[in-house]
Amino acid sequence: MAKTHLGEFEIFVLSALLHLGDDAYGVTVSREIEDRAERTVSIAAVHTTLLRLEKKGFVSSRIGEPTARRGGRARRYFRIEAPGAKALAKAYKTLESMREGLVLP
Amino acid sequence: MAKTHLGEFEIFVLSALLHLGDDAYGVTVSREIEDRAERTVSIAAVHTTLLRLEKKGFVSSRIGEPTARRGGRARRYFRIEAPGAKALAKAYKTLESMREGLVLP
DNA sequence: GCCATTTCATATACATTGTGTATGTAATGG
DNA sequence: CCATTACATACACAATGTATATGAAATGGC
Repeated sequence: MAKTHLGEFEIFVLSALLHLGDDAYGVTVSREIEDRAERTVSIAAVHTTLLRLEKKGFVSSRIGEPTARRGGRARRYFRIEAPGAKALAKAYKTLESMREGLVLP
Repeated sequence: MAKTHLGEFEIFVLSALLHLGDDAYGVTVSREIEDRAERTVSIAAVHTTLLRLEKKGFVSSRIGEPTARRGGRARRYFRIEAPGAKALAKAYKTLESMREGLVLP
């Protein structure tokens, strides 16, 4: 059980959650990644990944209160949980030790 | 064409090639990753990944001369090519910008 | 009040990566 | 020659990555 190696996109999503704090839901997570990774990201991709991370206990979610904004279905807010943060830290650490000493173009 | 987003393991493999220089073939790549990432890695996983990277033009390979060593089928040596190095650099850069400012456990 | 428009989530499907098990090939020392 | 060593390759399946399509809910203008 718990193969739980984080994939690259999972790393992105978890990182975005940390950056966003209390304001992390599908749309904002997607934008955060787009800004930082400089590429387009579909909201659905983000959601799929978030749900998978939730199944593993790496994130939790709650349905938000309706806002005064125009549209919508209720937002689902996500938060990173301790095991998720730990896995993320480990993933970055591993990447760093793989990178160590490399001279890249 | 060229979706070419590197996955995490592909990042590992390409990094190992750079670390190993002229001595990169299945077994050494596998060991290099095991040492740095501190986990077990099957040689077959490495080979599969290397062949896929070769198809994308990220690495090249050549069959080595038979050595004086005891066993074996001829080694297949791998080398990273410019597009691979470029993709790797980009992947690391992206990861860094995702990580930037995060406080991790 | 209705509906076009906006904002968001969910479902589903398929492509790509990740990774093991099983098998094959070749060399050599005894 | 054959057991052992050192490697590669084939294949299969699981996990991740990512898009298209659809549905739900709110609101403001008419």
